[in-house]
Amino acid sequence: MNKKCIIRLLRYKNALHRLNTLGFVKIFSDNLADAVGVTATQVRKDFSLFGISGNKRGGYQIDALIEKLNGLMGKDELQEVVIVGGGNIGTALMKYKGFEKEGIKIVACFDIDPSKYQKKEKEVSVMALEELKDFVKARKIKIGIIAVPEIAAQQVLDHMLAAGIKGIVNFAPIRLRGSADCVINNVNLVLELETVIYFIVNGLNKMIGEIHEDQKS
Amino acid sequence: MNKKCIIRLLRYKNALHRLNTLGFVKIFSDNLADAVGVTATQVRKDFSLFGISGNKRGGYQIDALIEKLNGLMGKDELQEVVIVGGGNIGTALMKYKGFEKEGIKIVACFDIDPSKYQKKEKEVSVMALEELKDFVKARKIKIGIIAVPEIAAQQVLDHMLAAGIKGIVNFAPIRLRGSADCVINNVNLVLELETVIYFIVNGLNKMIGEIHEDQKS
DNA sequence: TAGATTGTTAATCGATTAACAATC
DNA sequence: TAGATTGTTAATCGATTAACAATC
Repeated sequence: MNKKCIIRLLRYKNALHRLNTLGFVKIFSDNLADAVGVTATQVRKDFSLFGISGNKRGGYQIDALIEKLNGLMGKDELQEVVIVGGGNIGTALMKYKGFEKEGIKIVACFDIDPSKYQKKEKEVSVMALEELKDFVKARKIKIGIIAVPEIAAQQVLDHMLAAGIKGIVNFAPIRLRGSADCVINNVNLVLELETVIYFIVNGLNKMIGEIHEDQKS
Repeated sequence: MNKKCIIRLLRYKNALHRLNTLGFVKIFSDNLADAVGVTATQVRKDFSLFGISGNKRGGYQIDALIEKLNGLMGKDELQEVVIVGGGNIGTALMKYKGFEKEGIKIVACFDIDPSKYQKKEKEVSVMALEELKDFVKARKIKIGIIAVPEIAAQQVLDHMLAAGIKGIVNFAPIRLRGSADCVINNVNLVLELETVIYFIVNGLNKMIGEIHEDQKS
Protein backbone atom coordinates (compact mmCIF):
# COMPACT_ATOMS: atom_id res chain seq x y z
CA MET A 1 0.00 0.00 0.00
CA ASN A 2 2.38 2.67 -1.10
CA LYS A 3 1.52 6.29 -1.33
CA LYS A 4 0.78 6.35 -5.03
CA CYS A 5 -1.76 3.66 -4.46
CA ILE A 6 -3.41 5.58 -1.62
CA ILE A 7 -3.66 8.65 -3.78
CA ARG A 8 -5.35 6.68 -6.50
CA LEU A 9 -7.86 5.33 -4.02
CA LEU A 10 -8.61 8.86 -2.85
CA ARG A 11 -9.11 9.88 -6.45
CA TYR A 12 -11.45 6.97 -7.04
CA LYS A 13 -13.42 8.11 -4.04
CA ASN A 14 -13.67 11.64 -5.38
CA ALA A 15 -14.67 10.52 -8.84
CA LEU A 16 -17.27 8.15 -7.41
CA HIS A 17 -18.70 10.92 -5.32
CA ARG A 18 -19.12 13.02 -8.43
CA LEU A 19 -20.64 10.16 -10.39
CA ASN A 20 -22.98 9.46 -7.52
CA THR A 21 -24.14 13.05 -7.53
CA LEU A 22 -24.81 12.71 -11.24
CA GLY A 23 -27.16 9.85 -10.47
CA PHE A 24 -25.07 6.84 -11.42
CA VAL A 25 -25.66 3.71 -9.40
CA LYS A 26 -23.12 1.24 -10.64
CA ILE A 27 -19.86 1.50 -12.51
CA PHE A 28 -17.37 -0.69 -14.34
CA SER A 29 -13.66 -0.60 -13.72
CA ASP A 30 -12.98 0.98 -17.08
CA ASN A 31 -15.43 3.84 -16.50
CA LEU A 32 -13.78 4.65 -13.21
CA ALA A 33 -10.35 4.28 -14.75
CA ASP A 34 -11.29 6.78 -17.38
CA ALA A 35 -12.59 9.29 -14.87
CA VAL A 36 -9.36 9.18 -12.92
CA GLY A 37 -6.93 8.72 -15.77
CA VAL A 38 -5.57 5.25 -15.09
CA THR A 39 -6.12 1.82 -16.62
CA ALA A 40 -8.98 -0.50 -15.77
CA THR A 41 -6.49 -3.13 -14.67
CA GLN A 42 -4.96 -0.65 -12.28
CA VAL A 43 -8.34 0.03 -10.72
CA ARG A 44 -9.10 -3.64 -10.21
CA LYS A 45 -5.62 -4.31 -8.92
CA ASP A 46 -5.92 -1.48 -6.40
CA PHE A 47 -9.31 -2.72 -5.26
CA SER A 48 -8.12 -6.27 -4.87
CA LEU A 49 -5.17 -5.01 -2.84
CA PHE A 50 -7.63 -3.48 -0.41
CA GLY A 51 -10.05 -6.36 -0.47
CA ILE A 52 -12.72 -4.53 -2.41
CA SER A 53 -14.68 -6.74 -4.75
CA GLY A 54 -17.38 -6.13 -7.28
CA ASN A 55 -19.68 -8.40 -9.23
CA LYS A 56 -18.36 -10.42 -12.07
CA ARG A 57 -19.97 -8.89 -15.11
CA GLY A 58 -21.98 -6.52 -12.96
CA GLY A 59 -19.33 -3.96 -12.06
CA TYR A 60 -19.37 -2.15 -8.75
CA GLN A 61 -22.19 -0.63 -6.71
CA ILE A 62 -21.19 3.00 -6.34
CA ASP A 63 -22.64 3.72 -2.93
CA ALA A 64 -21.17 0.56 -1.42
CA LEU A 65 -17.85 1.41 -3.00
CA ILE A 66 -17.84 4.92 -1.56
CA GLU A 67 -18.75 3.52 1.83
CA LYS A 68 -15.89 1.06 1.67
CA LEU A 69 -13.35 3.61 0.51
CA ASN A 70 -14.44 6.11 3.15
CA GLY A 71 -13.88 3.48 5.78
CA LEU A 72 -10.43 2.63 4.50
CA MET A 73 -9.43 6.27 4.22
CA GLY A 74 -10.43 7.26 7.74
CA LYS A 75 -13.42 9.27 6.64
CA ASP A 76 -15.65 7.92 9.38
CA GLU A 77 -14.68 10.60 11.79
CA LEU A 78 -14.24 14.33 11.38
CA GLN A 79 -10.56 15.18 11.23
CA GLU A 80 -9.52 18.30 13.08
CA VAL A 81 -6.52 20.12 11.73
CA VAL A 82 -4.48 23.07 12.95
CA ILE A 83 -2.45 25.49 10.88
CA VAL A 84 0.71 27.21 12.01
CA GLY A 85 1.38 30.40 10.09
CA GLY A 86 -1.27 33.02 9.37
CA GLY A 87 0.35 34.44 6.25
CA ASN A 88 -0.85 34.22 2.69
CA ILE A 89 -1.05 30.47 2.44
CA GLY A 90 -2.24 29.86 5.97
CA THR A 91 -5.02 32.37 5.53
CA ALA A 92 -6.08 30.90 2.20
CA LEU A 93 -6.28 27.45 3.76
CA MET A 94 -8.29 28.76 6.73
CA LYS A 95 -10.88 30.15 4.36
CA TYR A 96 -10.78 27.34 1.85
CA LYS A 97 -14.17 25.69 1.44
CA GLY A 98 -13.00 22.40 -0.03
CA PHE A 99 -12.03 20.70 3.21
CA GLU A 100 -15.38 20.57 4.93
CA LYS A 101 -17.14 18.21 2.60
CA GLU A 102 -14.26 15.78 2.95
CA GLY A 103 -14.61 15.66 6.69
CA ILE A 104 -11.65 17.90 7.38
CA LYS A 105 -12.02 20.85 9.71
CA ILE A 106 -9.44 23.56 10.24
CA VAL A 107 -10.00 24.34 13.89
CA ALA A 108 -7.33 26.91 14.66
CA CYS A 109 -4.38 28.83 13.36
CA PHE A 110 -1.28 29.80 15.33
CA ASP A 111 1.21 32.55 14.63
CA ILE A 112 3.97 34.45 16.40
CA ASP A 113 2.75 37.83 15.17
CA PRO A 114 0.31 39.34 17.73
CA SER A 115 -1.14 41.65 15.09
CA LYS A 116 -2.67 38.58 13.50
CA TYR A 117 -4.37 37.27 16.62
CA GLN A 118 -8.11 37.30 16.53
CA LYS A 119 -10.90 35.35 18.09
CA LYS A 120 -13.66 34.70 15.64
CA GLU A 121 -17.04 33.12 16.08
CA LYS A 122 -17.67 31.79 12.63
CA GLU A 123 -14.22 31.78 11.14
CA VAL A 124 -11.01 30.22 12.33
CA SER A 125 -9.30 31.97 15.23
CA VAL A 126 -5.66 32.96 15.09
CA MET A 127 -3.85 32.43 18.36
CA ALA A 128 -0.37 32.74 19.83
CA LEU A 129 2.02 29.96 18.98
CA GLU A 130 2.51 29.34 22.71
CA GLU A 131 -1.07 28.16 22.92
CA LEU A 132 -0.49 25.45 20.33
CA LYS A 133 0.63 22.73 22.68
CA ASP A 134 -2.23 22.98 25.15
CA PHE A 135 -4.77 23.32 22.39
CA VAL A 136 -3.53 20.33 20.45
CA LYS A 137 -3.20 18.18 23.55
CA ALA A 138 -6.61 19.09 24.86
CA ARG A 139 -8.32 18.25 21.61
CA LYS A 140 -6.04 15.35 20.73
CA ILE A 141 -5.33 16.78 17.32
CA LYS A 142 -3.10 14.66 15.15
CA ILE A 143 -2.82 16.64 11.92
CA GLY A 144 -1.15 19.99 11.32
CA ILE A 145 -0.24 22.27 8.46
CA ILE A 146 3.00 24.24 8.34
CA ALA A 147 2.59 27.51 6.47
CA VAL A 148 5.45 29.55 7.87
CA PRO A 149 8.59 30.90 6.19
CA GLU A 150 11.36 28.46 5.42
CA ILE A 151 13.51 29.77 8.23
CA ALA A 152 10.95 28.96 10.92
CA ALA A 153 9.67 25.67 9.58
CA GLN A 154 11.92 23.21 11.38
CA GLN A 155 11.30 24.85 14.74
CA VAL A 156 7.56 24.86 14.15
CA LEU A 157 7.69 21.19 13.24
CA ASP A 158 9.48 20.42 16.49
CA HIS A 159 6.77 22.26 18.43
CA MET A 160 4.06 20.36 16.63
CA LEU A 161 5.63 16.98 17.20
CA ALA A 162 6.17 17.82 20.87
CA ALA A 163 2.50 18.68 21.12
CA GLY A 164 1.52 15.28 19.76
CA ILE A 165 0.85 16.00 16.11
CA LYS A 166 1.71 13.03 13.94
CA GLY A 167 0.83 14.06 10.41
CA ILE A 168 2.05 17.22 8.72
CA VAL A 169 1.46 18.93 5.43
CA ASN A 170 4.41 21.25 4.99
CA PHE A 171 4.27 24.23 2.64
CA ALA A 172 7.71 25.56 3.57
CA PRO A 173 10.15 24.83 0.75
CA ILE A 174 12.62 22.90 2.81
CA ARG A 175 13.27 19.34 3.84
CA LEU A 176 12.24 18.92 7.45
CA ARG A 177 13.68 16.40 9.85
CA GLY A 178 10.93 14.66 11.75
CA SER A 179 10.73 11.71 14.08
CA ALA A 180 10.22 8.13 12.99
CA ASP A 181 6.59 8.08 14.00
CA CYS A 182 5.35 11.04 12.01
CA VAL A 183 4.36 11.57 8.41
CA ILE A 184 5.43 14.67 6.55
CA ASN A 185 3.89 15.53 3.23
CA ASN A 186 5.70 18.35 1.50
CA VAL A 187 3.92 20.70 -0.85
CA ASN A 188 6.24 23.09 -2.62
CA LEU A 189 4.31 25.63 -4.64
CA VAL A 190 7.34 27.12 -6.35
CA LEU A 191 8.48 23.66 -7.37
CA GLU A 192 5.08 22.93 -8.88
CA LEU A 193 5.50 25.93 -11.15
CA GLU A 194 9.14 25.26 -11.89
CA THR A 195 8.34 21.76 -13.02
CA VAL A 196 5.85 23.06 -15.55
CA ILE A 197 8.29 25.72 -16.67
CA TYR A 198 10.92 23.07 -17.29
CA PHE A 199 8.67 21.19 -19.68
CA ILE A 200 7.60 24.34 -21.49
CA VAL A 201 11.11 25.69 -21.87
CA ASN A 202 12.54 22.37 -23.00
CA GLY A 203 9.64 21.15 -25.11
CA LEU A 204 7.30 18.88 -23.31
CA ASN A 205 8.09 15.53 -24.93
CA LYS A 206 6.88 13.19 -22.29
CA MET A 207 5.66 14.30 -18.95
CA ILE A 208 4.61 11.25 -17.13
CA GLY A 209 5.06 10.38 -13.54
CA GLU A 210 4.34 11.87 -10.24
CA ILE A 211 5.42 15.06 -8.65
CA HIS A 212 5.66 15.11 -4.96
CA GLU A 213 8.29 14.18 -2.56
CA ASP A 214 7.45 12.58 0.70
CA GLN A 215 9.08 11.39 3.76
CA LYS A 216 8.51 8.72 6.24
CA SER A 217 10.60 9.50 9.30
CA MET B 1 14.16 12.69 -18.12
CA ASN B 2 10.95 11.88 -16.36
CA LYS B 3 9.23 14.19 -14.00
CA LYS B 4 10.58 12.70 -10.82
CA CYS B 5 14.05 13.29 -12.12
CA ILE B 6 13.29 16.92 -12.99
CA ILE B 7 11.94 17.50 -9.52
CA ARG B 8 15.08 16.11 -7.99
CA LEU B 9 17.18 18.43 -10.12
CA LEU B 10 15.10 21.38 -8.97
CA ARG B 11 15.62 20.29 -5.40
CA TYR B 12 19.36 20.01 -5.94
CA LYS B 13 19.31 23.53 -7.29
CA ASN B 14 17.46 24.80 -4.22
CA ALA B 15 19.72 23.00 -1.81
CA LEU B 16 22.80 24.27 -3.62
CA HIS B 17 21.50 27.78 -3.45
CA ARG B 18 21.13 27.46 0.28
CA LEU B 19 24.58 25.93 0.67
CA ASN B 20 26.05 28.66 -1.46
CA THR B 21 24.49 31.28 0.78
CA LEU B 22 26.06 29.54 3.73
CA GLY B 23 29.44 30.01 2.14
CA PHE B 24 30.16 26.55 0.79
CA VAL B 25 32.17 26.44 -2.41
CA LYS B 26 32.31 22.78 -3.36
CA ILE B 27 30.27 19.77 -2.48
CA PHE B 28 30.36 15.99 -2.79
CA SER B 29 27.52 13.93 -4.12
CA ASP B 30 26.78 12.47 -0.73
CA ASN B 31 26.48 15.88 0.94
CA LEU B 32 24.01 16.99 -1.66
CA ALA B 33 22.16 13.71 -1.46
CA ASP B 34 21.79 14.18 2.25
CA ALA B 35 20.48 17.72 1.90
CA VAL B 36 17.79 16.58 -0.51
CA GLY B 37 17.03 13.19 0.96
CA VAL B 38 18.20 10.86 -1.79
CA THR B 39 21.23 8.62 -2.27
CA ALA B 40 24.59 9.77 -3.54
CA THR B 41 24.29 7.35 -6.44
CA GLN B 42 21.01 8.93 -7.39
CA VAL B 43 22.60 12.36 -7.47
CA ARG B 44 25.46 11.23 -9.69
CA LYS B 45 23.11 9.30 -11.93
CA ASP B 46 20.86 12.33 -12.36
CA PHE B 47 23.82 14.53 -13.12
CA SER B 48 25.24 12.12 -15.66
CA LEU B 49 21.83 11.94 -17.32
CA PHE B 50 22.00 15.67 -17.86
CA GLY B 51 25.64 15.75 -18.79
CA ILE B 52 26.79 17.38 -15.60
CA SER B 53 30.19 16.28 -14.42
CA GLY B 54 32.34 17.02 -11.43
CA ASN B 55 35.91 16.27 -10.52
CA LYS B 56 36.97 12.81 -9.62
CA ARG B 57 37.81 13.00 -5.96
CA GLY B 58 37.18 16.75 -5.96
CA GLY B 59 33.39 16.83 -5.92
CA TYR B 60 31.45 19.59 -7.61
CA GLN B 61 31.97 23.34 -7.75
CA ILE B 62 28.75 24.77 -6.32
CA ASP B 63 28.51 27.95 -8.34
CA ALA B 64 29.20 26.18 -11.63
CA LEU B 65 26.64 23.56 -10.68
CA ILE B 66 23.97 26.16 -9.94
CA GLU B 67 24.74 27.88 -13.22
CA LYS B 68 24.39 24.60 -15.11
CA LEU B 69 21.15 23.64 -13.39
CA ASN B 70 19.65 27.09 -13.90
CA GLY B 71 20.36 26.78 -17.59
CA LEU B 72 18.77 23.36 -17.84
CA MET B 73 15.73 24.44 -15.87
CA GLY B 74 14.94 27.52 -17.93
CA LYS B 75 16.02 29.93 -15.24
CA ASP B 76 17.84 32.21 -17.64
CA GLU B 77 14.80 34.26 -18.40
CA LEU B 78 12.11 35.67 -16.13
CA GLN B 79 8.96 33.60 -16.42
CA GLU B 80 5.71 35.53 -16.47
CA VAL B 81 2.69 33.74 -15.10
CA VAL B 82 -1.00 34.59 -14.96
CA ILE B 83 -3.56 33.37 -12.46
CA VAL B 84 -7.21 32.78 -13.19
CA GLY B 85 -9.34 32.95 -10.08
CA GLY B 86 -9.01 35.64 -7.45
CA GLY B 87 -10.37 33.64 -4.55
CA ASN B 88 -8.51 32.37 -1.51
CA ILE B 89 -5.85 30.44 -3.29
CA GLY B 90 -5.44 32.83 -6.20
CA THR B 91 -5.01 35.72 -3.81
CA ALA B 92 -2.50 33.86 -1.70
CA LEU B 93 -0.44 33.06 -4.76
CA MET B 94 -0.56 36.67 -5.96
CA LYS B 95 0.91 37.81 -2.69
CA TYR B 96 3.30 34.93 -2.23
CA LYS B 97 6.88 36.10 -1.96
CA GLY B 98 8.58 32.83 -2.86
CA PHE B 99 8.27 33.07 -6.63
CA GLU B 100 10.32 36.14 -7.29
CA LYS B 101 13.70 34.82 -6.26
CA GLU B 102 13.17 31.84 -8.56
CA GLY B 103 12.61 34.08 -11.55
CA ILE B 104 8.85 33.63 -11.59
CA LYS B 105 6.61 36.65 -11.78
CA ILE B 106 2.86 36.65 -11.34
CA VAL B 107 1.87 39.42 -13.74
CA ALA B 108 -1.92 39.39 -13.60
CA CYS B 109 -4.99 37.73 -12.19
CA PHE B 110 -8.29 37.24 -13.99
CA ASP B 111 -11.73 36.63 -12.52
CA ILE B 112 -15.36 36.76 -13.56
CA ASP B 113 -16.42 38.64 -10.45
CA PRO B 114 -16.30 42.42 -11.11
CA SER B 115 -16.19 43.14 -7.39
CA LYS B 116 -12.69 41.70 -7.41
CA TYR B 117 -11.34 43.85 -10.22
CA GLN B 118 -8.66 46.28 -9.21
CA LYS B 119 -5.77 47.97 -10.89
CA LYS B 120 -2.81 48.14 -8.61
CA GLU B 121 0.51 49.79 -9.01
CA LYS B 122 2.66 47.66 -6.80
CA GLU B 123 0.59 44.55 -6.44
CA VAL B 124 -0.92 42.27 -9.03
CA SER B 125 -4.00 43.63 -10.82
CA VAL B 126 -7.20 41.65 -11.04
CA MET B 127 -8.92 41.95 -14.39
CA ALA B 128 -11.94 40.60 -16.22
CA LEU B 129 -11.61 37.12 -17.62
CA GLU B 130 -12.42 38.49 -21.08
CA GLU B 131 -9.15 40.38 -21.03
CA LEU B 132 -7.15 37.18 -20.55
CA LYS B 133 -6.70 36.30 -24.20
CA ASP B 134 -5.42 39.68 -25.38
CA PHE B 135 -3.20 40.04 -22.37
CA VAL B 136 -1.63 36.63 -22.72
CA LYS B 137 -1.16 36.95 -26.47
CA ALA B 138 0.34 40.42 -26.24
CA ARG B 139 2.88 39.33 -23.66
CA LYS B 140 3.38 35.84 -25.06
CA ILE B 141 2.73 34.26 -21.70
CA LYS B 142 3.07 30.52 -21.63
CA ILE B 143 2.33 29.62 -18.01
CA GLY B 144 -0.93 29.90 -16.12
CA ILE B 145 -2.41 28.93 -12.79
CA ILE B 146 -5.99 27.74 -12.39
CA ALA B 147 -7.43 28.68 -9.01
CA VAL B 148 -11.15 28.61 -9.72
CA PRO B 149 -13.88 26.32 -8.37
CA GLU B 150 -14.04 22.79 -9.72
CA ILE B 151 -17.11 23.58 -11.79
CA ALA B 152 -15.39 26.33 -13.79
CA ALA B 153 -11.98 24.75 -14.19
CA GLN B 154 -12.39 22.96 -17.52
CA GLN B 155 -13.81 26.04 -19.17
CA VAL B 156 -11.03 28.20 -17.82
CA LEU B 157 -8.47 25.72 -19.12
CA ASP B 158 -10.01 25.91 -22.57
CA HIS B 159 -9.76 29.70 -22.48
CA MET B 160 -6.16 29.53 -21.42
CA LEU B 161 -5.16 27.06 -24.10
CA ALA B 162 -6.97 29.14 -26.73
CA ALA B 163 -4.97 32.13 -25.59
CA GLY B 164 -1.72 30.29 -26.11
CA ILE B 165 -0.86 29.13 -22.62
CA LYS B 166 1.02 25.84 -22.69
CA GLY B 167 1.79 25.04 -19.08
CA ILE B 168 -0.77 24.96 -16.29
CA VAL B 169 -0.71 24.43 -12.56
CA ASN B 170 -4.23 23.44 -11.65
CA PHE B 171 -5.56 23.80 -8.11
CA ALA B 172 -9.09 22.70 -8.95
CA PRO B 173 -9.69 19.19 -7.64
CA ILE B 174 -10.66 17.67 -10.95
CA ARG B 175 -9.01 15.96 -13.86
CA LEU B 176 -8.84 18.39 -16.76
CA ARG B 177 -8.77 17.45 -20.39
CA GLY B 178 -6.10 19.39 -22.21
CA SER B 179 -4.57 19.25 -25.64
CA ALA B 180 -1.56 17.16 -26.60
CA ASP B 181 0.82 20.08 -26.58
CA CYS B 182 0.19 21.34 -23.08
CA VAL B 183 1.39 20.32 -19.65
CA ILE B 184 -0.96 20.20 -16.72
CA ASN B 185 0.34 19.86 -13.21
CA ASN B 186 -2.41 19.19 -10.72
CA VAL B 187 -2.13 20.30 -7.13
CA ASN B 188 -4.95 19.04 -4.96
CA LEU B 189 -4.77 20.52 -1.49
CA VAL B 190 -7.51 18.38 -0.04
CA LEU B 191 -5.79 15.28 -1.35
CA GLU B 192 -2.53 16.33 0.28
CA LEU B 193 -4.27 16.38 3.63
CA GLU B 194 -6.26 13.22 3.01
CA THR B 195 -3.10 11.33 2.21
CA VAL B 196 -1.59 12.28 5.53
CA ILE B 197 -4.81 11.43 7.30
CA TYR B 198 -4.78 7.97 5.75
CA PHE B 199 -1.38 7.19 7.19
CA ILE B 200 -2.26 8.55 10.59
CA VAL B 201 -5.57 6.71 10.82
CA ASN B 202 -4.13 3.44 9.59
CA GLY B 203 -0.76 3.57 11.33
CA LEU B 204 1.98 4.92 9.20
CA ASN B 205 4.02 1.78 8.51
CA LYS B 206 5.76 2.80 5.36
CA MET B 207 5.11 5.99 3.56
CA ILE B 208 7.47 6.05 0.68
CA GLY B 209 6.90 7.29 -2.81
CA GLU B 210 5.64 10.35 -4.46
CA ILE B 211 2.37 12.15 -4.27
CA HIS B 212 1.30 14.04 -7.23
CA GLU B 213 -0.52 13.14 -10.32
CA ASP B 214 0.37 14.66 -13.58
CA GLN B 215 -0.71 14.61 -17.10
CA LYS B 216 0.89 14.98 -20.39
CA SER B 217 -1.88 15.66 -22.87
C1' DT C 1 51.17 5.65 -3.54
C1' DA C 2 46.89 5.05 -0.89
C1' DG C 3 42.52 6.74 -0.31
C1' DA C 4 38.47 8.88 -1.82
C1' DT C 5 35.25 10.11 -5.05
C1' DT C 6 33.22 10.15 -9.62
C1' DG C 7 30.79 8.05 -13.57
C1' DT C 8 28.76 4.03 -15.52
C1' DT C 9 27.36 -0.61 -16.10
C1' DA C 10 24.83 -4.42 -14.33
C1' DA C 11 21.57 -6.21 -10.84
C1' DT C 12 17.66 -5.47 -8.18
C1' DC C 13 13.45 -3.98 -6.96
C1' DG C 14 8.80 -2.53 -7.32
C1' DA C 15 5.04 -1.01 -9.80
C1' DT C 16 2.28 -1.34 -13.96
C1' DT C 17 0.41 -3.93 -17.56
C1' DA C 18 -0.93 -7.95 -20.21
C1' DA C 19 -3.01 -12.18 -20.32
C1' DC C 20 -6.43 -15.13 -19.06
C1' DA C 21 -9.23 -18.16 -16.14
C1' DA C 22 -13.39 -17.73 -13.49
C1' DT C 23 -18.15 -16.59 -13.58
C1' DC C 24 -22.29 -13.97 -13.79
C1' DT D 1 -25.24 -20.28 -24.12
C1' DA D 2 -22.39 -16.30 -25.61
C1' DG D 3 -20.54 -12.18 -24.17
C1' DA D 4 -18.70 -9.20 -20.85
C1' DT D 5 -16.46 -8.19 -16.82
C1' DT D 6 -13.94 -9.29 -12.66
C1' DG D 7 -9.88 -10.91 -10.05
C1' DT D 8 -5.31 -12.70 -10.18
C1' DT D 9 -1.12 -14.52 -11.90
C1' DA D 10 2.77 -13.86 -14.81
C1' DA D 11 5.43 -10.76 -17.84
C1' DT D 12 7.11 -6.33 -18.65
C1' DC D 13 8.84 -2.12 -17.82
C1' DG D 14 11.29 1.52 -15.66
C1' DA D 15 13.55 3.46 -11.94
C1' DT D 16 16.72 2.86 -8.12
C1' DT D 17 20.60 0.82 -6.17
C1' DA D 18 24.84 -1.83 -5.90
C1' DA D 19 29.14 -2.71 -7.62
C1' DC D 20 33.24 -1.30 -9.42
C1' DA D 21 36.55 0.57 -12.77
C1' DA D 22 38.62 4.99 -13.66
C1' DT D 23 41.25 8.65 -11.81
C1' DC D 24 42.54 12.60 -9.20
